[in-house]
Amino acid sequence: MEEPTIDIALHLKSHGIRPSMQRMAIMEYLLRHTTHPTVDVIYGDLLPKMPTLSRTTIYNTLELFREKGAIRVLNIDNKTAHYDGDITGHAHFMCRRCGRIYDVRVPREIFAQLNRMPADHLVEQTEVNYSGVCTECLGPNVVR
Amino acid sequence: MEEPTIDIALHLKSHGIRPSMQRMAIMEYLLRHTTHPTVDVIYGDLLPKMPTLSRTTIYNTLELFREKGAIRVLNIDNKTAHYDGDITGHAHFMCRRCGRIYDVRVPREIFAQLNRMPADHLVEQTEVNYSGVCTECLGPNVVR
DNA sequence: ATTAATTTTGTAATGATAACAAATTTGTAA
DNA sequence: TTACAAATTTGTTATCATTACAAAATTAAT
Repeated sequence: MEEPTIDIALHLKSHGIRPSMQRMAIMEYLLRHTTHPTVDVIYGDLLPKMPTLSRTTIYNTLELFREKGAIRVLNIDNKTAHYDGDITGHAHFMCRRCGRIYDVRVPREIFAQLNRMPADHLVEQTEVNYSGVCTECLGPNVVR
Repeated sequence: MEEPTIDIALHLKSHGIRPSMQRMAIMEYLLRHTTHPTVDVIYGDLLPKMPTLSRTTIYNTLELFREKGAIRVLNIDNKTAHYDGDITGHAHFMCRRCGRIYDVRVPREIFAQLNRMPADHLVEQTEVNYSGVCTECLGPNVVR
């Protein structure tokens, strides 16, 4: 459970990012929390441990991570951006009741097929976003 | 080219929307322009013909259309919402150079497959968003 | 050890959207 | 038609996420 932070440093370096304390903390947060947090959630959770942390640093850092391809930014929520430390190909489901965002595994071949569809354009990213009502919110005894 | 506005009225009614002048103008705009406009683009284009039109009306109206399932709201752009009068199943490609959003036809079966992936959740909408560089911006003689 | 470069920080500005209440328009019933 | 009620539109103000910016702090390099 207590992984050494040196792994995070290497992870950042492998993406061409210099591993400062703040950057490591933010990347570590993203890797440990698969909840697709917003800037404010990250800020609120890190603040107790890093009282001098600035919101601006989080914005700057996440933008840097994105440029370097170390994270993915989710546009699934029209209110705010959500961030994902998992850059493997997968989709997302957002519940309109509770707002939670779930990972959805989609077979490689389907992504491959999808990526072939915009034949004339150069595709750099493919985002698959579902919305609806999640299992939790549907309740335990609901007939679907 | 000069389609009667009565079609638009019927179209709105079929979605349970009372066809006011503003609503018809906005829906007609969306149906005639497949450019996925923002609120401000719609506003700027309609204002000359309807000088008393308010931005708030456009927000209200588009929200109503969305509730009634008469349009789709695109979250492909993290800056602003884009609106689409075409509610048939299709995907979108946004160019990071010029910002244009293109329709991308995706076979029904692929959508059907996609919709089956979040097995435990109730899927109400599926959004497939591509980004990259479009043909126009790649230029005419580019080897891809 | 000094200087330069990078990073972090706090504040202020921007811009899209929502909240709200007043004004206008439309529908309804005498 | 007239009068009243409901629905719609409008302009203003508020909110909230994000960006711009410059000063402060930290880190690297000579």
